[in-house]
Amino acid sequence: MSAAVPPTTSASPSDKADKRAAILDAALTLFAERGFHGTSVPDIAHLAGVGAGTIYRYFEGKEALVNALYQAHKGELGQALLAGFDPSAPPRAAFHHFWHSAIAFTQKSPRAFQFLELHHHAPYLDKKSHDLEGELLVMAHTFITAASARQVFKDVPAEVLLALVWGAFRGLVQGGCEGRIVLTEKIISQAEECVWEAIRR
Amino acid sequence: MSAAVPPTTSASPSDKADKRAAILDAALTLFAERGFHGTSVPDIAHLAGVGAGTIYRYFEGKEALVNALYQAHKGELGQALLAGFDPSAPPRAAFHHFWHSAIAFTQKSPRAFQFLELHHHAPYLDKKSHDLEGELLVMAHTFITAASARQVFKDVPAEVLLALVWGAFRGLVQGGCEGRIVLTEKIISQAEECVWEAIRR
DNA sequence: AGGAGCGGAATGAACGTTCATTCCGCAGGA
DNA sequence: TCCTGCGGAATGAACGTTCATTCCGCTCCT
Repeated sequence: MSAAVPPTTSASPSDKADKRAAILDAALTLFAERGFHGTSVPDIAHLAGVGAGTIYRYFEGKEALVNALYQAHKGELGQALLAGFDPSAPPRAAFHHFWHSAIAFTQKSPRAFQFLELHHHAPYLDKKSHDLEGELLVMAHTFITAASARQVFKDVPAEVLLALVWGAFRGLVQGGCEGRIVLTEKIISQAEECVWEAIRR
Repeated sequence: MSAAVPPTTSASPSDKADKRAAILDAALTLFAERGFHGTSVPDIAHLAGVGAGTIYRYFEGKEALVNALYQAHKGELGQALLAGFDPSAPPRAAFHHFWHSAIAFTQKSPRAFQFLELHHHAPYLDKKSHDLEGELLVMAHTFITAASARQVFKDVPAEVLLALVWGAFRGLVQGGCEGRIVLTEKIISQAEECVWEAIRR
């Protein structure tokens, strides 16, 4: 259980926020492990250490919960990738920054990454969730196209380069999550170099 | 709907096999689209054009059905990758053969590919299903290690190269399935070259 | 006429969700 | 300071629905 009854007699200032956070955290864990349809609301409540009905005080329903999770963590991922990104930097440096930002995100919240990858394009995600995904794609596409114009990358459509890079990244991280690969600094750098060579002219 | 009542008055020679195949085909479509827990048995029966009870004449239950699907198509994928594969061929040629075999498989049965990728490591898959997955991994690992010994690939652990290559491949094919990428011969070859450059020394 | 194979209604378990009730921290009277 | 009464958050048993699975009457083939 997450919290084994917090009997701090005196009330807490953020009791409400704590409970909402506990629910989100439990849902993240279970959705990432078993998927949306494989997770029951009572299971989430149990792991969060709250009653089943309490979840409906914070979220309209199971779908609203999964959308709140998706939007929160997709937003975080977007911020993580964007923070400190300089499109005018040399492409190799920009790629290095992207690679390490993305790895840092997956190390800090592996469950969030697994959750996001597992729930791509799911029909229970609402328009706002799908739009967030679209935004990220457009930004990446814009960057690649701009760099391609400077003859930095191979003469291959931007969508293809994007698919290869993100796919390889996912493969690496999934390997790490499943224990097939130990993601040392060295291996992360080696993989970065591999992927860079895949796309550089 | 798959078959809107086949009232071919005269019986068919392989009626039994047809029905089993219809069930497998419907299940493949729905499991690939909505996942295991997102698909109901009556839905499968409806799409297959059979009664719900009929499914239980051919399979012990929903889990047995998903395992039969997984084993059948994972086996097909293994055969497709192995057929005509020559480990003693020049590594670049062997990679070319792998790449086109894998692409051919995903073109021939995209639903099977989506299904297999969606159901990786699922807890409802039995030991035999998981062992099949392991076999493929070991074979790939063996090949990469052998080629690495000949200094063909970058000096990077075989698991990492495998994760990057298969990840990039998945990314490309998923992009194709989702309509983001049109998989022309040219693009397939370009992507092949990209991924080869990622791993070649 | 007989029997195997099939369909779909029947079944109990489990689901998401609701709601009558309980619980708890605090304001205000003594 | 202590007790009482109040308001809203939390609860979990209960609800209607849907699920996987079972079962039985019917159909068709021999």
